[in-house]
Amino acid sequence: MHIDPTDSRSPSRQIADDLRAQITAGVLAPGDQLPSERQLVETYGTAAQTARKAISLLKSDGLAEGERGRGVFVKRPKPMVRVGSDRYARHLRTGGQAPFQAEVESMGLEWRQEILELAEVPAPDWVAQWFEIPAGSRVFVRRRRTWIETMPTQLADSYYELDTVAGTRLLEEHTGPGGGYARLEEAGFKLTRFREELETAMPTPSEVKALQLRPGVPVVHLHRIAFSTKEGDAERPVEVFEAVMAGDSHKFAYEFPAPE
Amino acid sequence: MHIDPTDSRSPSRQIADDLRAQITAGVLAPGDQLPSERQLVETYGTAAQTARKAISLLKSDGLAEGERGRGVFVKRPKPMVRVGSDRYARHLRTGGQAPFQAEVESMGLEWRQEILELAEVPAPDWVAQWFEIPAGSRVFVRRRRTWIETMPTQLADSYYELDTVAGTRLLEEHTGPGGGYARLEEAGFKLTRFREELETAMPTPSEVKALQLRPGVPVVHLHRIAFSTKEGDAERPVEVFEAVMAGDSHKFAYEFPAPE
DNA sequence: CAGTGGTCTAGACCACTAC
DNA sequence: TAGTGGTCTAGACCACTGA
Repeated sequence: MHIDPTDSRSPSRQIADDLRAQITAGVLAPGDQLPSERQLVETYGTAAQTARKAISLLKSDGLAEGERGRGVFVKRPKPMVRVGSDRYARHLRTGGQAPFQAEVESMGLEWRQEILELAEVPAPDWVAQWFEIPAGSRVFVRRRRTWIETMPTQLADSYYELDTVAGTRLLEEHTGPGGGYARLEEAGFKLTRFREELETAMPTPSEVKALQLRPGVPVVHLHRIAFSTKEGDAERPVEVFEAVMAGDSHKFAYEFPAPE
Repeated sequence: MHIDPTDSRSPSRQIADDLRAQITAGVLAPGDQLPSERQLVETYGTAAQTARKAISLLKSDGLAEGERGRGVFVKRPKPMVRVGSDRYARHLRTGGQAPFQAEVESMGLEWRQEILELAEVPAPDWVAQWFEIPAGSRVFVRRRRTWIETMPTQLADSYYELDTVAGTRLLEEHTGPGGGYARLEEAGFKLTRFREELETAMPTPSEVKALQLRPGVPVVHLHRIAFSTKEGDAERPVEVFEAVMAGDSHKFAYEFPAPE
């Protein structure tokens, strides 16, 4: 294996593609150690920085991860938590469990939620739009971080209008059995419909920190709007929700009927 | 603005965070040119490579993009194409348009599809599983690339069992009005249900090339299974579909009723 | 202690753009 | 032609791991 100077790809790209080929071919299996920077310098005959750049390309592609003092290793696929329309049906039938909790526990994984903030705040623009209230109106937010086993996997913010949560356990740290939706139903909100919107992006530094993300892991932003009716009124949003999740450990599934 | 050597963040990280703050604060607007590498060297007093690394961090975070010989610019947000359960309902009511086509044209954008391959191939494992056939069985695949205006935005592969497509226009380049689903219905398949599964990841080099992706843009893999019945038989998959889309120009929306 | 990843410095060349 | 991004070379130091 040498660098081909006539190749249009740069030397670092050639090395990276070479290693990538070994990974996809199975020569290097998940968890295996990649050749060290010094080894790459010797086998390809480049400068150290060039070998480093090749490894850096693989890391930003999410194929490898470095551990200081130990080496660079082929990334192991992460267990995927499934998120989507399936779980709501299951949840509300079985009762007693919040949707995410039911999903994770059905996989036999341990689960924990950490409250980051319970507060009145000015509504972000997109939240105000869903509630059809003036931008900056005060709303109540529950900010929390979800852990699966020992890994933080989700940052979740639930927004409510103030009169919705007044006098309910949504103001408290522990919402009780069945989660927040159960409390809303007790308060007379009949849930009718959910809308979920998904986007993907690279994480901000603060997301990297809060979710302990490794380089090359994109993030998914999930917006959910829970619609309800109360005392026969027209349907309107009762909860607006945003979650940020590590892209390498979540997948999303939705089922819907073909019309007619 | 100087580098703080007591700061735990590396100098390149400090510069990157500094520029990021200017972007989020609006001091640097989308389309604006970032300070050149040489300017950064002067203002922060670091080596050129350090300034370069700071810019490289911003690019891999999807915040900036470089243009050779011109400069590095704050990335402009891309127009988002909405994909999800909404469009099927609309499509099958209006008729005559394939779902993706209807979605894009409703935004007033021009649209084009390029056939990459029409062939019998061994079924990938996940496709064979949905069809409940032995892995490697031969199936028919339609591979195509979708363009919106002058940008490639989607790589899409539709898989069918051989007897499903025999004698239909699904074997040809142009499937005719209403798209592939209309042809399936003509052939007696009554569509009953769709399942869509989403994952995100960083693109492979071949995806980068085919979709002309810039650094720092993650990609979304969409799997769709179209279920149908035929002549009163039990429901089973009739089409298995995979699409790869640029994450910065697609968002996904699903609506589903609260059970009971 | 040797080996490893991570970062920085200093200097060079090339390809490309805009004037 | 001057300025820009992109890549490479050569050499250095530090933090960390594991024997």
